[in-house]
Amino acid sequence: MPSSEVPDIVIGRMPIYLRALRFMAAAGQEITSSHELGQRLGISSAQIRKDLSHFGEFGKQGTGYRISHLQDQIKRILKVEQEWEVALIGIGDLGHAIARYGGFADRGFRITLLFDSDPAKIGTRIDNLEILDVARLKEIVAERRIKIVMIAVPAQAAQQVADLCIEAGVKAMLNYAPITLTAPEGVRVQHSDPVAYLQRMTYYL
Amino acid sequence: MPSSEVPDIVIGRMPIYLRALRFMAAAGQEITSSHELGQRLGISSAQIRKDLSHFGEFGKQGTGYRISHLQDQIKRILKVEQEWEVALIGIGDLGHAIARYGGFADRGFRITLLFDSDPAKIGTRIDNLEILDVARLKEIVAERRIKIVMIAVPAQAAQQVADLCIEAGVKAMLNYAPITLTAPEGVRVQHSDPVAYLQRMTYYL
DNA sequence: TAGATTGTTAATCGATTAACAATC
DNA sequence: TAGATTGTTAATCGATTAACAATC
Repeated sequence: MPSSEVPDIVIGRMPIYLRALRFMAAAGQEITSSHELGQRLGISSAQIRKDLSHFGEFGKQGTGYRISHLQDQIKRILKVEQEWEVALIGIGDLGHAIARYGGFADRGFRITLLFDSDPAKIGTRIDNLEILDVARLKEIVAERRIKIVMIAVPAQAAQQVADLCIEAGVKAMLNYAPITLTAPEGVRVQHSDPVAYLQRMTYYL
Repeated sequence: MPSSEVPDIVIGRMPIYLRALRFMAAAGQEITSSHELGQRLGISSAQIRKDLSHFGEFGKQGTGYRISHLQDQIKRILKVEQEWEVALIGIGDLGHAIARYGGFADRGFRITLLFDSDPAKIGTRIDNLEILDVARLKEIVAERRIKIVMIAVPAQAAQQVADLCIEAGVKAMLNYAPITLTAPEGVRVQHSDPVAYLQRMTYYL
């Protein structure tokens, strides 16, 4: 039975499920079960069924889930059947790698704007996409109604860039700078800090 | 009172605390409180005090925490007062960016080995570090007793590379490929999939 | 001292798991 | 049909929060 208040931790697992389904589909598999999915992800089958039950009934007793159908449903839930335009700010080594990364296209995203503050980079192109002056960020992002950005600028510039984005109407930010960004209610932030991940693992070594 | 079984979710927040303390220290601040830290991170002050209490008593009633002292303590807890050698496998755009990233050094990690399978890359150097043949990964990683790797190879090669690493004695893997890796008990895996993060946010848009 | 903040306890809240009727 | 697996309920487990004595 669909609920109006799905826990965020459940939302966080949906992309993981989608990624696993995608992998199975790529291998030609057509059907899976909560048990198989759980085994592969290190999650209990009960949790997977419970998670999915927040949104509806997608399986069949006795057989399991049609992979293509479940993929479609989760994509719809996460709103990634459509393609979102994303702006990328900061075209250093990492920004460059992100800009050239081919893995966004068929998972719901497309980088359509690049920004940097370095005059030597502004006006140059990556895969035919021009690097724009970050001074024009607010204006352009607002005009294009961009809702999602990735921030790959140095730590000391990250909050400032985030604030600009927020003023321009951005609602989701993926931050690569090693600093916790603050944002008002209604604007979501995800942090991707490799060192934090590594530190989390060294505890157990 | 230090406990022998600290929840993993608490371990996961420690690097976040460390990152915030680092930021405050860089700004010249010497003292902080659970309230200030919590405000900055969007976490309740009670949670921060509770988290820290798993490991000991690091503050002073009435005044708060000496930032440098708390940093030292958390570094010790996470075992990052020392510097860990890290191997990086897959020197594409992303691997290249990671290899050149300067943010590891003073947070407990140093990339000392680079691997790729492309003959055109093998033998070339990035910042004076030679790219080695992935065929020699198992041998070299085992001999050097490397415990931590970052995997930045294409999705279809990631599990195979992970298996090699595990055989070589690796205990912690940070995976950038968009696939959930499986590893035996005792080997920790963290996934960094930008698309999964983005998908998690689009739900709320 | 008075004010502030810690560390800790107990209560609350929420998430996970086990179990099973329903049913394909 | 017999076997398998879902969706859901209730129980368990664990994490967060509120409150406050201790104390700097």
